[in-house]
Amino acid sequence: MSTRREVVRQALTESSGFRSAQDLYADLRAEGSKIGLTTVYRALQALSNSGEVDVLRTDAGEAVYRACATEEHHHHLVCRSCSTAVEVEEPAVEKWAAEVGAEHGFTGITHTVEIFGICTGCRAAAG
Amino acid sequence: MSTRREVVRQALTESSGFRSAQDLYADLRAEGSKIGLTTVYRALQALSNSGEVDVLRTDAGEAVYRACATEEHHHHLVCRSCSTAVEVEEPAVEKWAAEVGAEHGFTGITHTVEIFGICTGCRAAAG
DNA sequence: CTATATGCAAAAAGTTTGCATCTCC
DNA sequence: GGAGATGCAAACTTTTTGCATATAG
Repeated sequence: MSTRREVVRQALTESSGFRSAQDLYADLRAEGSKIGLTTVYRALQALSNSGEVDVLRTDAGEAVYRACATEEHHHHLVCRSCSTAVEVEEPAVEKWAAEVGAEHGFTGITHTVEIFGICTGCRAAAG
Repeated sequence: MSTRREVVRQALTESSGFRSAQDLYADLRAEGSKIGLTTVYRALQALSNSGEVDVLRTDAGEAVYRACATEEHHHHLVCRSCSTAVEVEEPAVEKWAAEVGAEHGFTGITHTVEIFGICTGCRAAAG
């Protein structure tokens, strides 16, 4: 009975970048859906829980989500202007993080790496 | 007239890791200070504003602060348990981020890199 | 019918703002 | 007296929870 979850998943998949729960809710309402904010949050939780979407936090404290092409570990290059995201991979970084952790005696190493910039499209649009 | 800001700065400096505004507030009150939560927030804002402390967001959406030894760009290796943080530096990562951005035509590249793990002390304490 | 999904309203949690007061100069 | 600092309470924002209803099987 997860039609709503499918709707959220699809809305996210159709987006080219990271979207916040509030954004998605606004999008869905705008296109006529009668979905509730609560359901968007719950769908997003379920989706991120099952690893189907990536989550990260903006500086403003908002959680933003993205449906990723791969379920493997990767990072993102995100446009600060339009939030379009490119998935990037770099084994060297993973390795570096693991090594730094080990060097200092830390175990259970995890890491977050995100790159931000302005994409060509937005750069052109902005002049 | 920024004695309160000094107090906050010092509390942060004495901490070995990232602390949230609420944490610092609790600490200060615990040691007898009559400071208000508002002031802690304002002090933290001012401090991060002038680049004297680093800020980042936890997965829980809390903003955490740390007084760093250097004002130069660096990253942190943070203990998930006690939040002790070690400052780490790695030119290769900076370079990689810049290259990835350039490759995709992005400009104004910035990045966030944080490594998390469990430090030796906490590992021992936890068994 | 039973279990899950959904949505509204209220509750939380963290952070910011309004406003009156206090302090330093 | 004037400018900035401070604190309390209220406002805000984002996210979660309670609860009654609707829907699937």
